[in-house]
Amino acid sequence: MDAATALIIYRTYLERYVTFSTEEWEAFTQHVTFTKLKKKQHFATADTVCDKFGFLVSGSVRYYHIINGEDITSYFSFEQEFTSSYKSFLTRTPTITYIQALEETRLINISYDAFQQMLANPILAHKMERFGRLVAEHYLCCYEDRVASFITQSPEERYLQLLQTGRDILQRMPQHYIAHFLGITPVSLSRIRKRILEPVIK
Amino acid sequence: MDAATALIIYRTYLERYVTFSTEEWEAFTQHVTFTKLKKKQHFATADTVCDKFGFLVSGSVRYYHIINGEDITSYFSFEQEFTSSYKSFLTRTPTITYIQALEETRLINISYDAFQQMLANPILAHKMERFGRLVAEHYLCCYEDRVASFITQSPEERYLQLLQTGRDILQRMPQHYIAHFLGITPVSLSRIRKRILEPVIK
DNA sequence: TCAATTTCTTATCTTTTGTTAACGTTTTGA
DNA sequence: TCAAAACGTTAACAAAAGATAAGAAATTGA
Repeated sequence: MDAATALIIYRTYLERYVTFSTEEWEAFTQHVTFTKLKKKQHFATADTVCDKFGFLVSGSVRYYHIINGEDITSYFSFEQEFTSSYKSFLTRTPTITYIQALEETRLINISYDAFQQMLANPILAHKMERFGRLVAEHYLCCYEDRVASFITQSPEERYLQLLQTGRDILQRMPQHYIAHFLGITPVSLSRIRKRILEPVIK
Repeated sequence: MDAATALIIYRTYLERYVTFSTEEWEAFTQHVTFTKLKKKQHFATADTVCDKFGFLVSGSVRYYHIINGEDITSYFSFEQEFTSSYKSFLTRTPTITYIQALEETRLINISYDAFQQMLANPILAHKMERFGRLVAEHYLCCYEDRVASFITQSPEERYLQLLQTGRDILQRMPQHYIAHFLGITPVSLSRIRKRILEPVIK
């Protein structure tokens, strides 16, 4: 896949949020970059500022933390989704999260400086404010549900809900990543799966 | 406190996000309403659409869910903070969260319709897009930290961190609310407190 | 291809948390 | 003011989860 194709995919996706005139799109594309990550390469690294806001044209990434030397996965993003260590990107402070490609992954990135330049550019400012608002609102809604799941549901209930709503995650991620994503250990998830399946067999 | 005083407080706070000219503030204030909630009155109710985005001029609220008939507190907001069932407000879908005043509370509210009107008003549109973006980004950053705390920390670690950063919550909320906010039961929080204090005494 | 690594399950044991109930204290509100 | 309700702690027991290790199966990558 070449950059031109990636930009077509990007534009199609972005138009869920804002539509661009030819002139606006021309100006916009001058601020983005097309990159690739090989499997296991990092998009963001803990203790550094994440200065890009990316869009996954193809591939997938996982978010993870190193806690007492252990690798703890907290989230995933797939093709046709954005990725960034958002707080770090917005506040220009070091992130605590690694973001790693799980396969050959193609991205289109907006750097922090490019984002600021677009916000200061009369041709793009209003659309970029709106775009930034709608994207932040979208992820806010996702986070609201996720926090509620930790407060109101048991690990088993969270897994049962994932079975209904998490096709990409379930089919494409190893179980020990999913376990940490649910806030439990891999051994515990294995037991939960056994608890759920056994009554069906009997 | 009267509405005029409340508006001064509101404007001072909002100017952390955007500044208003006299004309803009004039137009803006025509879209907001000043209201009061008595103790235990609700700002939002589960299974209904939350159609306001509020600012707490004074007082405080808690967010809670009813799970199997039990009251589970998930969050708090205090004076000089916004409050809303944000996802419900943005998506116009029923919320699953109750928001209840914990004391006599004064608010300034923006209704969903007022927000849309301001976004469509040439005088205010750009500032409101920016305001909406910055507010959403701010809460996104808070949520990012909170989700990370559930993935990477034990309940005891979350409580220890709250001891360092949660003065308002610790001083103004009963312990059983704090327990559910941390994702555990009140009995469990009582034990954690005992574990933490005992080594100090010995 | 084939050894190394990763992944998942299972078992054992420990620790933590949940559940329920009781008790004393504090707060509330009529 | 005073009874009722709310609050925090503790105990006892059950359930769940964490830690560690072992082993089998699947996957990987040189």
